[in-house]
Amino acid sequence: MKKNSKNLPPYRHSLAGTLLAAREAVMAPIRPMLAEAGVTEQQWRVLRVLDDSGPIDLKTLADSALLFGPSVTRILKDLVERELVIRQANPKDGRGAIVSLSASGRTLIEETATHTILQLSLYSKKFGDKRLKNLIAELRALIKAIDG
Amino acid sequence: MKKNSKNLPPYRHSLAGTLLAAREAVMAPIRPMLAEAGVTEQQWRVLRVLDDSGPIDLKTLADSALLFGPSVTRILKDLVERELVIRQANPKDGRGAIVSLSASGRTLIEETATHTILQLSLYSKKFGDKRLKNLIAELRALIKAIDG
DNA sequence: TTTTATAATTTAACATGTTAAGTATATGAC
DNA sequence: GTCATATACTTAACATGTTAAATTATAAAA
Repeated sequence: MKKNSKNLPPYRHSLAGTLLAAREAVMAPIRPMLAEAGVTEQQWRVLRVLDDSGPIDLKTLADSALLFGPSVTRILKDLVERELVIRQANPKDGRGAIVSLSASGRTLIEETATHTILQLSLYSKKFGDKRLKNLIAELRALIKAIDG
Repeated sequence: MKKNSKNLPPYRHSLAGTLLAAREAVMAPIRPMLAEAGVTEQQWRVLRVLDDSGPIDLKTLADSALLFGPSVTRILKDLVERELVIRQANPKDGRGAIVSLSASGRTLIEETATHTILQLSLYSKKFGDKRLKNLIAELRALIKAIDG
């Protein structure tokens, strides 16, 4: 009888492993371009989300950027200092803040978007546009199934 | 005409964002159990890979566990000290080492595998076994398409 | 055999992941 | 209005992500 661990696939072929490898394949070519623009991937995610749906509170920002609360606090400290982001007290809730993109933050996002779009369309071309859309839909269905 | 950044979907619905969210959904319920067993997710990945295909060299270990070289060096230092892993000089290459699971490392992997299998079968049940297999296959096809 | 290039790690440095706890504020029950 | 509970952050602490560089060994070219 097989040991328990032999009832699991090799890590690289597991669900978690394949998801991590796929994410790395997608992001690895984009990181150097972000570094050239002077931001890390996580900082870029913050700016991206603020461009998508700012001004927002920190909890919404953390959720949308897929970052932990303490990470957002730390990242924002830096982005505020560099004036890429504007932070204001939340008039509706004294505990928190509302964050938005500054003009120079918006410029940085615009500049990096060009390359990101290029890279993504490369992936689309190689994998198939419809196929990629289906994959994203299936991933979202998986998330929904797991989280409820 | 739309700005470049408006030609990108909201981050949470992007390919990279969806992959990260899916991975988080999969791993979040497993981490507390790993913490109870006394290992972090990354340490567990190392033990997992050594169980799958040890003894192996550090580069193979890093690739299979989806970890950066410096991370593997650091993680191994701790696992060797805790005697979960055995490290030996590589007779075939003086630059590196060969790493394998110790008996207590194997025990830990056995113990955590039970819970991991449970969790994965829960995902399977909720999402569909065949559908999950298809998703993993599509992810691997995506990786292949991007990396070449 | 010698020289050059490449590779396998490790180290350094800084950013972020992750969990727990603290502080201040908001909400809900009574 | 008071009190208990929950929430939005922040801080602390430690682990790992990520890039660059260093060290040592191996492989390839001349």
